Amino acid sequence: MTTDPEVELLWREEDREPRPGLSLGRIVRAAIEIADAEGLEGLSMRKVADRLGFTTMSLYRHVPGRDQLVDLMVDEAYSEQASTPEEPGTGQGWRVRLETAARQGWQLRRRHPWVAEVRGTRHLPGPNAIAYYEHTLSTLTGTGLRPSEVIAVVGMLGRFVDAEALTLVETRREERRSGVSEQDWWGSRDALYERLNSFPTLSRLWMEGGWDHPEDSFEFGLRRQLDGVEALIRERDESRDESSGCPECGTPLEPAPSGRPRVYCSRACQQRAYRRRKNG
Amino acid sequence: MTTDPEVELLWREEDREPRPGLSLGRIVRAAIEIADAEGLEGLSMRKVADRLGFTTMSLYRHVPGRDQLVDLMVDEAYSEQASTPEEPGTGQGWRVRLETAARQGWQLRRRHPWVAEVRGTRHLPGPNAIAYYEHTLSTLTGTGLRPSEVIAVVGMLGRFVDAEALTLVETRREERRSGVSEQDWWGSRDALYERLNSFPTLSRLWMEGGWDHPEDSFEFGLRRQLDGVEALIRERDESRDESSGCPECGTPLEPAPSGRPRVYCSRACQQRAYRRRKNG
DNA sequence: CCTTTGCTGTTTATGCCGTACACGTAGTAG
DNA sequence: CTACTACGTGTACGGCATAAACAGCAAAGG
Repeated sequence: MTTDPEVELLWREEDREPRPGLSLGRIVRAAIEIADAEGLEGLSMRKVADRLGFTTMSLYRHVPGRDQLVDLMVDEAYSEQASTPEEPGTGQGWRVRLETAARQGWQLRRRHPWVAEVRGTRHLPGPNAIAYYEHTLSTLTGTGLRPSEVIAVVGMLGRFVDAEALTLVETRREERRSGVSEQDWWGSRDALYERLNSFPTLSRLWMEGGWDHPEDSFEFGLRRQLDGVEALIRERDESRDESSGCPECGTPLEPAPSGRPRVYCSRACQQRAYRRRKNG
Repeated sequence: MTTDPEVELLWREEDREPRPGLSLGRIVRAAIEIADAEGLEGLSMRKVADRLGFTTMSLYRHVPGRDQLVDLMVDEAYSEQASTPEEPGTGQGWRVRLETAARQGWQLRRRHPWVAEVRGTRHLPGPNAIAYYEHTLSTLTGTGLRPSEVIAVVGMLGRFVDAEALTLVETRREERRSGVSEQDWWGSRDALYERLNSFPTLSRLWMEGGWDHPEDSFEFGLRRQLDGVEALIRERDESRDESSGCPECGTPLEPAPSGRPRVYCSRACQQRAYRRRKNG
């Protein structure tokens, strides 16, 4: 059994922790409260310690550092929504299921906007984040997409949700900090607009009211992304139909008794293909 | 003529600046060199000043602060690629033009990865950034998209390019900082993978090699996004065909002598629609 | 009993960061 | 000569993460 202290930290069993004093759980919860209120930039070890009534350095007895604390916070946030084991839309088509999963990610970032602010590509997922990832991936089984495509689609949607949530939380923060609404701020940049007359498309769209009644950025984007995925799935469907044979030996495929579309004509061909994939 | 010091700063005429000593241009160029090498986090006023051989505070005689310096850097970066006034693909269809514009944004972020790291929604665009925006918007004229949709599409693609560039630059930075490649780092998280056996979809995709030959994240996403936009444009096309009349009065549309598809039957109906849009 | 060990929390200090403020110094217009 | 402006400097403040040494206490082992 390999051990990795940072992995253990994220996948540890929940302590009872009835004792007074500091504890991982208390630190994480306090940190989440601060980040909910002030964003991830506003989260500092000092503030967490102050809120709990301890010195800054006391935290380091329980958490290796700020980065690992953030990892723990993220997984704690995912744990809140994992309580819905059977979401609506389980018996639906892939599109409904995938859309539902994306909306869950969106809702998570509405509740905890700082989740979208977490940067870096080496954050270890905890059990709750993995459960969500697993579920989102499972959304696309049976669509005929290749494994790498399933992963790419889920990754793409994840980055989309994060990007939208990020611009939204940044807007909100700047509005709160300055007391000026986004519309008002841009509206009073007169000196800028005076320079835009020489740009014809910009001016035309402006006159036509394009900025007066903007699209809902998340809803609009989600539709496009799903349409794009749908196009890919249809493409794969067609190629599967026209090949109409086992990709390993070419024999025509007998329909499976379960009705589920099969890819290989036999277990043997399936194994052969698997070995080839595995050995590169 | 309204004046706004921050707007003036960005849209100022280029100085000759042959004099010795500090100058805005020199500061901006030095800052870009540092950010190219160390990223936006690594950019500090001290480092810029050191590189130029002046004290930190001397910079503040020319730039109000770090944020405005970043705005200037971004516009300087956009100025580099604006030198191609007639890109290939000008006579092409909207899809080629839009894709080309997206790839230009991507190339810009390959040259200057820190551009993707700029956060915040209140960055004033300079003349070069605006020129690029104008060009990207113009890509979609004649597609039948509504103004708000044109803006939404361009915004969506911009966020997509930024998100992809951001994950890429973060990967690179962590690889450089730690000396461990992304693959190696994730590969040696054995303690994590041991916990993933209970997640069936994850395990299956793993076995099938989904992570061994991943899709190119940018290319894959770009295809999906464009397919999504194409679906929208087709949708609008159909509704335009089936309505087959002026949306204001319903009269059938005479084809324009220029061949460009027209929306309104007459100037009067166009004005009426414009007034309604304007008054809410 | 005493001592050792390990866990928990504290204290102090280092080195970054942006930038406010007071101060020089030089050139120029009155 | 003088006043004013532009430019550059030096010092200082408050913020950040965290390294290192230290203090209190409880359980374990002799």
